[in-house]
Amino acid sequence: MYAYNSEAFKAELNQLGLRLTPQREEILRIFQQLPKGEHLSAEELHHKLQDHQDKPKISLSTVYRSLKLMTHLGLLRELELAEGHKHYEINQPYPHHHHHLVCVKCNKTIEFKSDSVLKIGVKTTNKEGFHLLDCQLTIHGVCLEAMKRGWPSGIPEDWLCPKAMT
Amino acid sequence: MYAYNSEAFKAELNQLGLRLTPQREEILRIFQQLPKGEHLSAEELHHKLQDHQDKPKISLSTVYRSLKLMTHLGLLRELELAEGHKHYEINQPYPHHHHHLVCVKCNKTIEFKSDSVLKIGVKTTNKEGFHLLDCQLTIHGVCLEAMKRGWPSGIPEDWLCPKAMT
DNA sequence: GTGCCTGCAAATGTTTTGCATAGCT
DNA sequence: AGCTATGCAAAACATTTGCAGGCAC
Repeated sequence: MYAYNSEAFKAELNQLGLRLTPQREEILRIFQQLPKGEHLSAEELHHKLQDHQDKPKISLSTVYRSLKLMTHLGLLRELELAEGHKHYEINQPYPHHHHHLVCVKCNKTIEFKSDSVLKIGVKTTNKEGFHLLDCQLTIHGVCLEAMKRGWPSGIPEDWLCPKAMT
Repeated sequence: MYAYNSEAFKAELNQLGLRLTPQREEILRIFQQLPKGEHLSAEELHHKLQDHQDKPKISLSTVYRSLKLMTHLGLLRELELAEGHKHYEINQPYPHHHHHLVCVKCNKTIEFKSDSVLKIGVKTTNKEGFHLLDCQLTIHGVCLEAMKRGWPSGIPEDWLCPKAMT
């Protein structure tokens, strides 16, 4: 869990016998420039990469391969929120490290910080002899607005029974 | 986040205008009888449901629909570990509530408990006005054995570069 | 020059959906 | 009867993979 730049990324890749390609460098750049709180799906990242005329076009396969690699290096974190597909964001070190609260009905997502969670993560990985890559608390719930909007419980808005389709 | 039984499940369903069917009841039973620490994918659950000759056969669609419903009720929790597909387990109340530490290289999974994480979950949902359904801390890392087994870093064992295929 | 990396297209695997039938209440 | 739930098969969707050519080291 470090803040990465191109050189550090290259060094780490080379140490493994892997290479820093323009594609990998560009993907890192996109994530570094992403506004705080945003995260991208593979598809969204791929689309963002097509915008730059002067930059190399990057195929969806490479996007997937790079996301997997960078996640396993601890450079990115893979988020499993409520959108139906994975999202990725750069893995920020303390004190920017954060967690997510997600409404299962409307998918509203709120970020929050917690030093204690990170401490628990470090303590647990040390105890078990793991090398820590990422540590994320995900809370699922129903937000106030979604509850007010009609259902007495946690039934999702896209739930397919007739009552939901009126 | 309660311990559920059939009656409580039926009551909650009826309150929403939904029904307790034999299929839903059977799925709940499977999860209740699942050994501590085990969790099932949709496919695995479906397979387990075919074992009982006297019980109704349950289609895969129904399995998916039920898992979605029960997760949104807070009865099950959806786990996103490293296996490539979602797993489900019954949502245990305090003090059985637990979290997961996962090795991204070999998929080894260790459960651990933490009262403080649950407290943070409750505090955060209260503050934001959410109704809490589930609260899970997932830590990703590389375990000692996986590190010893050869790679100097977090590259996954199924990583597809030639070096990994020797 | 070696062998990792990419792009393409096809394949894979999971999850969702439309529709007709069955079954609670 | 009215409405929800199921089963089936097809569809949709995200992600992975084999292979030939390209390129970082």
